[in-house]
Amino acid sequence: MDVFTALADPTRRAMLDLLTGGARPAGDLVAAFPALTQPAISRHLRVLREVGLVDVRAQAQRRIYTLRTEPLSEVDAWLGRYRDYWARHLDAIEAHLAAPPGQGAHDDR
Amino acid sequence: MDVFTALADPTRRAMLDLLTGGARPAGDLVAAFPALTQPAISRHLRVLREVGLVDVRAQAQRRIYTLRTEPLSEVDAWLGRYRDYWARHLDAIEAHLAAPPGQGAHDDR
DNA sequence: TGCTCATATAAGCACAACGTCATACAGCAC
DNA sequence: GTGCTGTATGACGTTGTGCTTATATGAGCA
Repeated sequence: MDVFTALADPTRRAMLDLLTGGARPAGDLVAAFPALTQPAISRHLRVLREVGLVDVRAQAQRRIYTLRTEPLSEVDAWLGRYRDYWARHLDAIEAHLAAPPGQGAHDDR
Repeated sequence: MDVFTALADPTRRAMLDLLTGGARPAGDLVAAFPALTQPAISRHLRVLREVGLVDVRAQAQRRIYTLRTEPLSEVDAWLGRYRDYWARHLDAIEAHLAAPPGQGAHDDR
């Protein structure tokens, strides 16, 4: 599973959001999502671990999870290309609305 | 389907990438992905349409697809929070490595 | 009118994702 | 050792995603 797929799940995003508040034991995350069972959370944590979005460290029987933002740079890089596009065309919609319909596409290139 | 899920598919991301080069008819996209059939591309286009990442306009029998970056702002906003986190802790890993193990988590709050 | 081109939709299948309950395992306390 | 706590894993069912082939729709053209 890649980072984009890992982020596609809203629960996982919410878990990451929680972790921005600092490292937490798995149990805290379980408690934070009462709609889900402990195994479900554990699996989400596994996914996050696998894509490198969290780090685990054992503290007695507890597993302390920490956020790792590094994999987000891939997403950020991808988005970056669109920020550029956006800046260049930031009016694509308005331009399109303003143009008389039926006119040939302002096809850009 | 939400934007995050739409972006989870690599083919869809590649399609968006292509559209940064300017508006294209559906046929061009079909041609750009020889590994997939026309209906497959059509369905991906539908998904992108549904989440607002592309705009369609008819030109004779052709459907011209244009990139719309606006929905990406949701992703950008989400990522933004992590940019902040990142800036604040940009050394989370090093700090953790440097800290004597067995010490209570630098739990932040 | 009927044919062809461009695209979308329907139907069906395979597989992955996500959830559950039950269970295993590891560390601590007694 | 026994038992409790915290977390991960196994097995399984359901749902969703993504693909395919076949077909419908709709615009242009002979």
